[in-house]
Amino acid sequence: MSRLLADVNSEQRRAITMAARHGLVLAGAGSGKTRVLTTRIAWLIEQGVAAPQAILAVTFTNKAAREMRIRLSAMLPLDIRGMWIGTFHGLCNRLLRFHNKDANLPQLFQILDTADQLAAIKRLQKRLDIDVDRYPPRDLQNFINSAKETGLRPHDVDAWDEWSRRRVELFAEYEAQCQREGVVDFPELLLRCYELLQRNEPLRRHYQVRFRHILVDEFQDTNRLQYLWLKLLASDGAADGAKLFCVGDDDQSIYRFRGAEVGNMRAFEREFQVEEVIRLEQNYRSCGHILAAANAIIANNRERLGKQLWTERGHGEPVRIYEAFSDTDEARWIVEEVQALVRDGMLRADLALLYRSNAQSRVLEHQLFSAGIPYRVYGGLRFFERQEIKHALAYLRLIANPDDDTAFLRVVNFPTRGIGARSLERLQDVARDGGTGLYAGAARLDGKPAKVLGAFVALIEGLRVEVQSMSLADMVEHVIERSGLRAHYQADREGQERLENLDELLNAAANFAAEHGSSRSIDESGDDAATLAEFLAHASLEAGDHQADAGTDAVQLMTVHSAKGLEFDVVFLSGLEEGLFPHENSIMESEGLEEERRLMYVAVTRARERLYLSFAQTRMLHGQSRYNLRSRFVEEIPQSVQKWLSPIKGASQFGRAGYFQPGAGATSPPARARAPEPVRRDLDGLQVGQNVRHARFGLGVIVAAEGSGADARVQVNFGRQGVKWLALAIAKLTPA
DNA sequence: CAGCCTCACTTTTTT
DNA sequence: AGTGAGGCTG
Repeated sequence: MSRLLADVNSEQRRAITMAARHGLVLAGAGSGKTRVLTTRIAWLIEQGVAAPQAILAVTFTNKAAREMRIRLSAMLPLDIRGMWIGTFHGLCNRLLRFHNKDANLPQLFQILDTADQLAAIKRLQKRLDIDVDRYPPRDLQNFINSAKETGLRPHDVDAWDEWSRRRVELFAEYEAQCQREGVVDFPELLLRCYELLQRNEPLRRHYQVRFRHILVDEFQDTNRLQYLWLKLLASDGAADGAKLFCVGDDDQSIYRFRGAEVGNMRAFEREFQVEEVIRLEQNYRSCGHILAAANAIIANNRERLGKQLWTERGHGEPVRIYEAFSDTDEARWIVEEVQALVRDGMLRADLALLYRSNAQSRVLEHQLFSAGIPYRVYGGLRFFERQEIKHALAYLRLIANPDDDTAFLRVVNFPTRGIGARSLERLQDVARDGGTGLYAGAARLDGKPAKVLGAFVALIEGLRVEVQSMSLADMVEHVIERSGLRAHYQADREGQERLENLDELLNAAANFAAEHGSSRSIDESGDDAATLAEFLAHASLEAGDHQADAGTDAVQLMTVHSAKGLEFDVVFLSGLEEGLFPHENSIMESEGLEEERRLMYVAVTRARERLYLSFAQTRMLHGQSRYNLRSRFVEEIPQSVQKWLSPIKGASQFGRAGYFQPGAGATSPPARARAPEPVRRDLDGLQVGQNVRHARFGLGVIVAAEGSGADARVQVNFGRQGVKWLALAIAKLTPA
C-alpha cells in the first residue's frame, strides 16, 4: 500500500483513491480537506494515473495554493514548480500571458487591482462628464464586476430604461478604455480567458486534452464564471474530457455577497452526473461539545446537502457563555479571561478573538492595550496596497507600459513637480481629442503644460533606457531613487516607515527574481521586461499578508470571515446579539439568515479546546447606544453543552434580577453590578433598555424613545420579529 | 498647491 | 465615534 495512505481514514482514502471520474467531496470543517486534495494529486501521480502536467489544481487564495505546493513537494520527489497549481486568477493570468495575441492583449498587459479599477472608473466618468450622483463610481464598479463574474459583456446585459442603458454604455466605455490602456481588472482575467478558450477551438482542445484531472478547492465559493470556466476546461463533462474533483463544504459558504453560488455544487452533481459524493464527517479539530454546538446550530438551515460532524476526541469542555452589560464590560471580561489563560501557560497566539464586523475590534483592542497584552489585528492594509509601494510600482508600470493612464496619473505629480490640475486637464483634453493615452498626448501640448509634462515623460523615458539591462531588484532601487520617491519620504518626518517599506519592496523584488527568474537567466537581455511584467502581475495578484509580524506571541483578532480555514485552541466569539450577529441586513430574508448561520458555524468550528461566546446588553455603534437581544444562535446551542458564566442564564431577557448577584464559576470574575442608565423616563414607566412584551411580537427591548404624552413612541427590538416603532397610546406594552 | 473643513458613510473579502 | 474623500480657501 502506498505510503501516502498511512493514517488516512476510510472516507478520506475513498476520496484520495477514487477512480478517474467526476467526484464531489463534502468536507466538513476540520475533516482534513486540504490533505485529501493534495494527497489525491500525489496519489494520481504516484500510481501513474496522471502525469504532473496533466493535473490542474485550482484554489481561491494564494495562501491555499502555496500550502498545496508545499505539502505536495513533501510528498513527491518531483519538481512541482512547473505544475499548474494556482488561483483562478493566477492560472488565467498565466494562460493569457502565453496567448496574449490570441486574447487581443499586449504582451505586457497590466492588472488593475480593485483600487486601480475604481480610479480608472472615476477617470472615465470625468472624461465623459458623467453625473457621479446618478452613477456612483462604486455602484458602477460593482455593476461591471458582477456582470463579468456572471460571464456577461455589455451587449449581454439587459437595460430597460434610460438610466440602465446609460450604465451599460459606461460599462462598454470602460472596457474600451481598459483595452486602449492595455490593462485588465480581476474579473476580466477570468472572462477574457474563458472567452479565449471558447472562441479558439484548437487552443481549447489543447488544454482540454492536456488536463486530465482538474481539482478544485473551496468549491462552494465559486461564482458563475468560475464554474463556467471549469466546465469548459473539463469539456462539459464529455467522456473524453478531464475529470473534475471538487472539494467543498456547503455549510461553510459565506461569500454569497461577493458572488459565490453554493448552487454550483448541486449544478456540478447534476450536470456532470457525479456518481461519487463522499462525505468527510470525522472532525480532527474540535472536542465533542463544541461539535455538538456546531451541529445543532447548522441543523436549523434548510438548504443543505447534509452532513454531521463527529469526533473521537471525547466531549471536552462545555461552551462557555457570558452576558455583559455593555461592549466595554464584555471586552474587559474577555481580557481578564485571556490573562487567566496566559497565566495558566496558554500561548497568546493560540487565542483568537472573533467578531462579526471589524468595528467591534476597537473595544477589544482598547482593553487589550490597557492591559498590556500583545495582540494582532488581521485585515489592515496589505503590503502591496500601501501608497508608497503603489507609487513605486506605478513608475515601474509606466516603464513597462506607457499607455497605463492609471499609473500615469498616480505619479505624474508625485513627488510634486509643479504639474497642477490645469496642466492635467489640458493634457486630458489633448489625449481625448487625439484618441491617445496621456503619455502620448504630452507630445502634442504647448506652453507651460508642454514643459512640465515633457519633463515627466523625459524622466520615464530616461528610466526605461537606464533600467534596461538591470536585474529586477536594481531596477526597483533605481526607480525609487530617480523618481524622487526616496528623497520625498526622507524629507517627510513621518516617512520612516514608508522608507522601510520601500526597502522591503527591494527585498520582495530580489526574492521574486530568485524564485521566478531562475528558469530563464536574469541577465539574458530582453527578458527583463518579461520579468518586470511578471513581478507587477505578482504584486497585483498577491497583495501580501494581512498580518505584520508573525513572529511575536500575540492574541489574534479577526472577523469570522477571516478566520475561515484557521483553528485555535481557544476562541472567543463576541457580540452575539440580534442585529449584529445575525447582522440586521441579513435577518429579513431566509437566504441571508442561513448565510449568517453558516458564518456562526464557521466561527464555532474554529475552536479546538475551548469556546467562549459572549454578548452585551448595550453596545456603542455609530456613536449611538444600541440595545440588542441575545442572538438566536445562542439559543440554538443545546443546553446540555452550555455553561453560563454570567450570573443567571437569560437574566436580561426575562427581568434583570440576576445582574446583581455575584458571578459564578471559577473562571469568571464577579460581574460588576451597574444599573443600566435610563435615557428618558416617564414613558408610562418604560425606559430605554427595558424588556417589554407585546401581544403580537412577543419579547423585545426598548432601544429608543421620542415624543411625550399622546405622541410618545418607542422603538422596540423584537429580535426575529424585527425592530419596530410603536405609539404608546396604541400599542400595549407591558414590562417583562 | 497644500492644508483644512465638511460631509457622508459605516457587514463580511479575495483576486 | 471615527474615518476617508472631496471641495474650498489661503
